[in-house]
Parts: sequence; C-alpha cells; structure tokens
Amino acid sequence: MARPIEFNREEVLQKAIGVFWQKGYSATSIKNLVEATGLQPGSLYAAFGDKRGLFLAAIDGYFEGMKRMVVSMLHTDQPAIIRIEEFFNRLISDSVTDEHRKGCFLVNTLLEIPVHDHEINSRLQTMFGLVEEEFRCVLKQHIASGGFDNKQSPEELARFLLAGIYGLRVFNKTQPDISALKSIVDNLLSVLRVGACK
Amino acid sequence: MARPIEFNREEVLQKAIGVFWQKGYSATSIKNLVEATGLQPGSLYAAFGDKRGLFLAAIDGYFEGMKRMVVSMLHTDQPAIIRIEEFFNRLISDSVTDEHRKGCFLVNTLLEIPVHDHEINSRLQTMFGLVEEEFRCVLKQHIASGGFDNKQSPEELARFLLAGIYGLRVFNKTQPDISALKSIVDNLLSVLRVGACK
DNA sequence: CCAATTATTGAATACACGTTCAATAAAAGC
DNA sequence: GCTTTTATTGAACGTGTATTCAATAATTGG
Repeated sequence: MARPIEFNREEVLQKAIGVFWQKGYSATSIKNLVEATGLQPGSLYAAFGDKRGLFLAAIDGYFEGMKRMVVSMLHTDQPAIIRIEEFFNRLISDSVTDEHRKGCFLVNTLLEIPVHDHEINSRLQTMFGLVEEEFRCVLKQHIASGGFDNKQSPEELARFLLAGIYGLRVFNKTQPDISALKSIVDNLLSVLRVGACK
Repeated sequence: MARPIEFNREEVLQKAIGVFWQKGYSATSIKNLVEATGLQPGSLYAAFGDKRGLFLAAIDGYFEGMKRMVVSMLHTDQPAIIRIEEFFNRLISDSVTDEHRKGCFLVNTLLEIPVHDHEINSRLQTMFGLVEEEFRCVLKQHIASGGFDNKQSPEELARFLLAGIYGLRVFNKTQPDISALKSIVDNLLSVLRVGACK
C-alpha cells in the first residue's frame, strides 16, 4: 500500500557503471549520473544513499559480470592450458572491441583511489583475489594432468598471470594494437610451457 | 628592473608532482596545490597558466626524473641481460619503499585521463615509447652478443617488458609483497632466456 | 472515496571549485 | 627618491558540486 518504484534498479546501476567506468569516480558528477540514468537526484539518493554508495554498488555490479565471464571461460571441459589461452584471447578481443578503451573498471579504480581508502581497496583486493584463485585452481589441474614440472608453483604462476592481465589492460591504453597484444600474450603463456624443455 | 620571483620553480613543481601523483588530477584542488607549494593562487597561475598547465608541467617534470633513472640503469657497462635485471630490481625496491604506494604517476594518469584527451595521451604515448625504445636498444645488444636465438625479436620483447612494468605497478597496489614482486619478475625475465633451451 | 504510505520531483542549500584582479610590495634604472 | 616594472597577495567572482526536502503523485487497504 504505497507508490511502487518506477525504475529498474539493475538497469540504472548498469548505466551508472558506464559513467563511472568511462570518467572515473572523481570526474563523475551527480549531474552526469542523473542524465545517464534518467533518475532525479532524490531518487538516486533514495536508492543508493549517496555518490559513494552508488559507486560501491557500481563496483560490485561490475564485478558480478566479470566473475561470470571468468568462470565461464575457466570452467569448460577443455584442457586447463587451453582454458587459460581462451581466457586471454577473450581479454584481447574485449580490449580491441571496446571503442572507448575504458579498460578494466576495477583496475582503473585501483589506480584512482588512494591506498588509505580501505573500504574500496579491500573490496578490490578481495575481487582480484578471487580471480587469482580461479587461476590457481586451473593451474593445479594443469599440473595434475602433467602440464609442467614442480619447479613452477600454481601460486606463483597465478600471480604472474594476474600481473599479466594488469599489464595488458594498461598496455591497451597506449597502444590498442591487436598483434602487439597477441605477442604479449604469447610471451606470457610461454612461461607456462617452460617446464617442457628442461 | 622589476621585482624578482621569490620561489624556486623546480621546487614548486616537485611539490605539485607530489600532490597530483598521490591524488590524481581530478581529485586535486587548487587549494591542495596552494597548501603544498606555499604559493598563492595568483602566483601559481602566473607561473603555470592554470591547473591543467601545472599538471602538464608535472607530467613532464616527472618524466624527466624517470628518464634519468631508466638511462642510468640501462646504460651501464654490464652485460645487457644484467642491466635489465638490475632495472627490475630497482623497480621492485622503489615499489616497496614507497609508503603511500603511489605507483607510477604516468601509469596512474594514463588510466585516469579519458582517451579522447589527445594532448595528454599523446604525451604519455611518447614517454612510454621512449622507455620501450631503451629496452629495444638493450635487447638488441643482448642478441648481438649471442643472448638468444632470432625467434625472439627485440621489438616484441621490449613490448613484453613494458607490459611487465605496467603489471608490476598495478600488482603492487593490491599486494605490496616483495617476494611476490620478485617471483613475477623472475617469470618475466625467464622469457628472455627461453631461447637457450631449444 | 478516503486515509496511509511511499516514490518522484526539482528547486533550494551550503559549500568547494577554478580563476581573476585590484591592491600592495619589491626590485632596478634614472 | 621617484618612476617603472613585475611579483605577490588574498579577497571576490561565478559556476559547479553533492545533498536535502517540502511539495506532489501514485498506489493500496479499509
């Protein structure tokens, strides 16, 4: 027995993600968000608290999509090493497809927000930690199937691949060149095969 | 025959770099800069035009220091591969030393500023291009001295190392752990040695 | 149809922003 | 010492900011 909410929260959130993603937190104004979402300030504040609350919701919403992508690429029935290759191929095609070259919203946020902002940074740490764990898991499977010798620990390699993702996303900002990205990925993945030539 | 300037432009610029580096462009206010430099708004505007002008000067000033560092590490009389190793060791020690974990000012800026800002982005592209060229040069020397076979082009490897730097700088924001950084660098540099086991 | 309840509106608020500029101060030439 | 020139000051300006809130609208239960 009350007036019902007129907007779709998920749609509004996705539009807000788009704005924060493209402009960053500081450079995004409430006016930008009002225009992008079609909601008035009051409705935005009723739904998300304040600008920071909406930003936190945007981070979480973005990560949901990212997690779905990571899981869908890394939990197939193909050999572990192929799954990792396909993951990086997907990363490349997403990078070159994105005409605004926004990169990864979470990486952008990581570099924008000062380290003393623990609320945001611990969130990001958890999120990247989950991706790292996915890689560890796949790498363990790869090792279990005789992928490479035990000189290479899955922990170490997962970290290396994570840093590789970071490197690719930043690189794509300066040189959005598909063949350059491919060559970087080739070199990245060559590390996974080094055990084979001992 | 006029009143002389009272401040040291270089000192002021270094202080401005510090502020922009820590907070980013958008989140830095003129008030922040006034407090950090000790100059009043008018003097700041007389010396650098406006906020953006001061930011551009800050980028340039930062790159000067960076270039000096890169050249000093990469132009020694040691073997090429050792110079690259020492460069990355320096990168690690700088990363763990920096208590505010500000990372690289230029990488931060690259991710903050939208791609359509050509003035800033072309500057950054040039700067990173110069670093890449330094690596290419060292890698050519390494190849010339029989470092590895010709399957590995210096162009490709220089790009890979550049992406490696990006990866390390971002990684350090989430996990400022020296042993993790070292292991990433080990894996990075292992790519340079892969030709040896063919 | 009439409360009761909640959503929406968008003007209003208080403050922070980047920038300017008239007033003042400090040096040098004559 | 007076004029000229330029640097410094910091208040003032207009605009933009995030946020609030009284007024209004839409729905439901009685």
